Amino acid sequence: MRIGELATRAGVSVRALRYYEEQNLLAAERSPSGQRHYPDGAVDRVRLIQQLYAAGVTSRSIADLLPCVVDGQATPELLDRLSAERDRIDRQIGDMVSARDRLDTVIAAATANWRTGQRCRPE
Amino acid sequence: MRIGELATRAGVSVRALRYYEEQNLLAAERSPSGQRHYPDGAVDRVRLIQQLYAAGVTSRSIADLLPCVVDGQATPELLDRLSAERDRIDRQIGDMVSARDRLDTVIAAATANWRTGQRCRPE
DNA sequence: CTAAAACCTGACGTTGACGTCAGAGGCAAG
DNA sequence: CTTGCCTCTGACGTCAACGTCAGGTTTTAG
Repeated sequence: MRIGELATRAGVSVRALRYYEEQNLLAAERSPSGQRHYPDGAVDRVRLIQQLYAAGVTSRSIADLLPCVVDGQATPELLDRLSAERDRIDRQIGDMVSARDRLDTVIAAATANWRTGQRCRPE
Repeated sequence: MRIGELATRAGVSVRALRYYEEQNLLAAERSPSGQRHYPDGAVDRVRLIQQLYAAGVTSRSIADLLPCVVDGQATPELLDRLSAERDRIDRQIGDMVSARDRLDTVIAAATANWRTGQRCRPE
């Protein structure tokens, strides 16, 4: 599969894929003319990369952690980094849940104010 | 309270506070000589701003939403924006939970491999 | 065979939330 | 009064994950 098809199937831009290669997140075979060719599994790998980005993991960390995420092998140091990243994500989830709850409270209060207080236009 | 004390008490940098003012998130009284002076409530307000930033809300959105978060009043449009922001945060929480679960799985698998497989050095 | 579409490298542009530095003024203590 | 810390306003620097453009080659469709 060439880069355009992978981009479409994985739902990212061609530029992003070249960037991933630059960051050592995604290798590619090259045809004699220099074009990139990917195996089918690349689609899942790109989705995995996206998932980690969405969780706030940096390219650097992804590059370190991807190998063992893929094949389940890790040194003790890597296990530490995995746990550290996991804990960071966990804390961030907590922060976001508090923020969401706060917004929920505000929405409830503002809706209540809206119903009990003025209606459409002040009169 | 002057800017340095607020920064310390709220746990942010002085630069951040000036930036918040620039973004219309945090107003300040000025002394005759031009120095900023804040009331005690500013500490909580800064913490609130930080909480929203941590949830991925932009300065622009915070500026729009802060008034009604503070006093519980909102127009229907603002209620829509509040809900939209809430839903965005909710989706992001979902993404992060998946990522965390994925890392948990990897950690469990790698730990198991570590115990059953090679021990310290291959022999 | 040719034109369009896809691909290549290299390099500069973007955005958000600040960091950092320069140069100048303000304020409490000794 | 002066020493030392705090504050002020600009204004440029940073970092990550790409976007975008230029200029050229390759592949594909007709």
